[in-house]
Amino acid sequence: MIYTLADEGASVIAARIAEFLGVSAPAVSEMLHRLERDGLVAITDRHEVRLTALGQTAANTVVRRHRLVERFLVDILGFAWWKVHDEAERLEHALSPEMEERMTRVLGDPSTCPHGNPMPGMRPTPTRTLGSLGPGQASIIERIPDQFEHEPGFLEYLDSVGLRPGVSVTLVSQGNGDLHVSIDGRSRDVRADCAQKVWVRA
Amino acid sequence: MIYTLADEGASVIAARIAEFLGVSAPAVSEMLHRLERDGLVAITDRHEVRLTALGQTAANTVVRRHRLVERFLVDILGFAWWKVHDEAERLEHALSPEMEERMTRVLGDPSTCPHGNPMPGMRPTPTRTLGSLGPGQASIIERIPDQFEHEPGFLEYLDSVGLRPGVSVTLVSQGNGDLHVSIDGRSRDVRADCAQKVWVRA
DNA sequence: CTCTGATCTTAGGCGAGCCTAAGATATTCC
DNA sequence: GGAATATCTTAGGCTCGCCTAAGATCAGAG
Repeated sequence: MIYTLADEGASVIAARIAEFLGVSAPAVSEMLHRLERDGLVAITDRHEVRLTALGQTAANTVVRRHRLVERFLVDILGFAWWKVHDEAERLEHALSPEMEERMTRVLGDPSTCPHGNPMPGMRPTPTRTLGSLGPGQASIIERIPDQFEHEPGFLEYLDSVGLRPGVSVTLVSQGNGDLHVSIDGRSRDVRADCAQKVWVRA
Repeated sequence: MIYTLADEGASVIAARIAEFLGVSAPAVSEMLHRLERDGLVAITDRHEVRLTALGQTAANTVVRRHRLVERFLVDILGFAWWKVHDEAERLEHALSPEMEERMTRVLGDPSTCPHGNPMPGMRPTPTRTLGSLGPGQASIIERIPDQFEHEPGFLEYLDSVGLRPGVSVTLVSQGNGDLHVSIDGRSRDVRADCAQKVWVRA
């Protein structure tokens, strides 16, 4: 969670972690102290949480495995791309290094997860949110950040309106609360709050 | 563990579970009481542990997933058959019903794990141990029971002498501590204690 | 400048899982 | 029959991960 929040540029703070993890503030406080004790995390004067080199390495491994597993679930087992996040959250902790390596090979060393997020260490494509496009502007859906994958129904909604990584979108106009867009040539309405959570190629 | 031990016919008792699980007697005692409280297990006057209908169902699910995962690791990821047990032990707890179903389909609804043990509910082939063959008798390796898969190096040893499920063996003669066998036409020595842990077709 | 809201912590609790040490029962073997 | 062995339980203790309730701080708005 720390990796994910930090990745989106926000200042990572215990309250934020608690919110996204759905646990109480003391639970996070205690866990952060355990992580600090174990040398995975450092907490600044202003309560900002930062991963140490050790913590960064650990996080990279878990996130890489998460994305690899998601790819596997979609590419090999045929899962819908919007269903795999929770599944991967359980599996990511059960992989060995050898399994990670074999999965990488079988999947052809993929560079992103099915939501478009790159494997840790890869340089991310410059992006802006779908909601920030001007009228008439076109782009390609790049990714849906990890932290929104928890929101119940969000990804399924995106899929239902045809918004998937790799798809071409053109903003037609802005209504009140809705964006009118053209997706792969077809005209669609997208809720504005959801468009803020979709990253397109800059 | 209860399922596995019961499957081999032995009377399942806490001490046995502790031994195979590598934990202390009190740990097992307490866990059995929790399982009893939750209606998964019943304990007889003579301390015998038996799965309730509920417990049997739960065990069937976990064991089925275990064997399915082992098959997957061998068939899809290319793992060596003697390496997959520990890996599967972690993964079996991270599968959802949908994933189990999709894996079953991708693997072609397999009826055994790579060690030859049948999926729960399947009728097992009648077997005897390799060590019980008489001189000149031939058979086919059927399975290596789950409880021996924990023994470090055992499966790898079997593999190194060519003993794998499906392979043809003929007992040539018995030495002191060793069996002289012919495996797929090739002559080999097998440790007698190991031959007791390999089941061949009756 | 004070009050409100956000944030972190302390205190006290709970269950799961694990441990060792020390009892309580059987069973079995002389 | 009595000692040795196997087996289960009790007692006391530990960490992790979670909770609620109640402080303590701090920053920003009125």
